Amino acid sequence: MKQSNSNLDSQKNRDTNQENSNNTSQSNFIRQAIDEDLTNNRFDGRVHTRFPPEPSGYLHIGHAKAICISFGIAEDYNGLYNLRFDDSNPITEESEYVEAIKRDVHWLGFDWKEREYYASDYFETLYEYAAKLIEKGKAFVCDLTPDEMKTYRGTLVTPGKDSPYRNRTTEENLTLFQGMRDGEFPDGSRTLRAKIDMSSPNLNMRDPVMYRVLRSHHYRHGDNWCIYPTYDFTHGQSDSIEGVTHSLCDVQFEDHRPLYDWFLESLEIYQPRQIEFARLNLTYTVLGKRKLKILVEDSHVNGWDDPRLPTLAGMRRRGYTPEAIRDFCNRIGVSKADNLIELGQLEYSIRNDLNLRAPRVMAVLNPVKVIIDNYPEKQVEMLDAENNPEDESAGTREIPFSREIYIERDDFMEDPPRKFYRLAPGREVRLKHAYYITCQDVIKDDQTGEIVEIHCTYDPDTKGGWSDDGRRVQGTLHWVSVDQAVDAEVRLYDTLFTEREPENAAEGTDWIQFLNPNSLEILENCKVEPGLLNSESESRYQFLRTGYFCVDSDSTPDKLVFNRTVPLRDSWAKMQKG
RNA sequence: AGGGCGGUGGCCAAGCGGUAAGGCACAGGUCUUUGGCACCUGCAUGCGUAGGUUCGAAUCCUACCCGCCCUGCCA
Repeated sequence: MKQSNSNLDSQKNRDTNQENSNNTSQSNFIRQAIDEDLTNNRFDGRVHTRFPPEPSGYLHIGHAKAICISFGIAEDYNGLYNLRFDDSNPITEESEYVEAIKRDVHWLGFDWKEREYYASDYFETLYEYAAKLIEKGKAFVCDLTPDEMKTYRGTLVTPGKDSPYRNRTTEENLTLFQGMRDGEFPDGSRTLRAKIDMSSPNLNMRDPVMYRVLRSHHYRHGDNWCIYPTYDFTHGQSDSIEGVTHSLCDVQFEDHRPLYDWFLESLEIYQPRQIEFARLNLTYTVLGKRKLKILVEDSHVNGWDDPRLPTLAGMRRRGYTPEAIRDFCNRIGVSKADNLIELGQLEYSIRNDLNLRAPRVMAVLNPVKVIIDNYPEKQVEMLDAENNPEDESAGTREIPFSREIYIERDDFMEDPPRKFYRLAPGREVRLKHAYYITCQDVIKDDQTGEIVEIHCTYDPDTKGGWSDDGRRVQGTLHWVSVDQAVDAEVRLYDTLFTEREPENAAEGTDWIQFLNPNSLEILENCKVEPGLLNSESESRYQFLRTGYFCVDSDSTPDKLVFNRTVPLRDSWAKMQKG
């Protein structure tokens, strides 16, 4: 009675939630599987998932997809979700990573409440489980060396051979296993193995290792253990202990599912359902954990939070919002097919989010000076500027205007092509929020020919950027008043790799060679409006007409530093490329 | 070669025997004090290939082709 009620409840919740859900797509094969389990009352109407990172690196956008799937689905079904550190290999794991992972998952917007678990906290239970399998004759201590074991395992097409130690007695196995735990044997000398089937076509079933002897300091349990369980003997049992219903993971674990089920069935304990989905691949980047580690450790980038990295820490620093990342994950969907998502998809999500939220400001990245000859010297007037045309509640601000201003060097051409709607000799354009100006003269450096000053006149009757006589102008430029301008450094980013698929670009070549030498461009001499002087780290803006930017953590009041999150779409640039 | 899983437009992805959703990208256009945003229009007689079943097939059957994963005491 109680069970069917909770089942009904979750069904109802699911129905009402799906419409308003901001999580993964309305229909996918995982949701269908869960729906089936719900109607069959397989887990008493419960939905309980988990995200199981190994604390051996930083989370990246691929993990974000996995988190959005596991946690997002649990949210939608009104279920629960755990954050569990899969820390059964002390060699690669560190506390720094668990802190970073927690920070990033929180930042993404998920709250696992008190359900923060560590597989290593189950070591004692796991040990008992292992002993139980020995007693059932389903596990044995093996003395084969790694090389020997490899030989005995056979190949993809030939069956393996039974280990000569496979038939030890239960008593002997128990004693030996206890001895392993007690430190009686050297590292690597013995393993505990499941007794399954050395001729199975699934290599994972050929008597897989459950425990290895390994004297390594565990970041969480110190030197309490000198034997550590393998992933296969840890993961499913951890899911079981936590009461997880749906264990969602990467397709690479599909081959492990028979083993996952075998352990749980042999142990006769609660059995969750593992469902696999395809991992994310993104163009112009790499998402492999070891590859990212190489980029960081070999200093190809500046740390795990380098804005060029697809790590969540890097993306955060770059200016990505958690909302945009979640939106991206929801848009790309979930399936089992190999995929390669175009970077443009991610860029769409961040532009879409920031367009509605980011205050507009004016910043000149590559300045050239404009002198308005008929504007009174030393006069400074404050002009009203709307903060966000997409959001009236964002209000307005005042910006200073004066006789000398900076405009973007690209916004002037001496000999413009057709359809160049900007400043040129004799042309009149609008300065955003200010006046119409007309170019009268250009002053160049005698030596280099570089334009050093552009002389213009303004029309005092066009204040605010309007003309009563209905006169139209060719274009609208952003600008910053010279005297009030604040200097800033702006970091422009391009893709980290030059190849769409760096890992598959050329057979037998090293992906590292496809690093983009121009992935970071630093502009030292940018001029931004004075209001930006006190902006806080991570605050995000739209620099009018150029892109979305955010204040970098390197920024100080003495030296502002901005990262370009993503440029605005630029149909003019596209036109020029042809 | 053995096993597992995939193959729907340039990139994702719905679809579950009743005659190919949607998004990104792209191409036109409208609007515009951002060459942004928004809005409109266009974009698979086709669902890996070939057969078959059916009144009807992306969906069912058969064979074949292609791709990815698996021979760590990593996860």
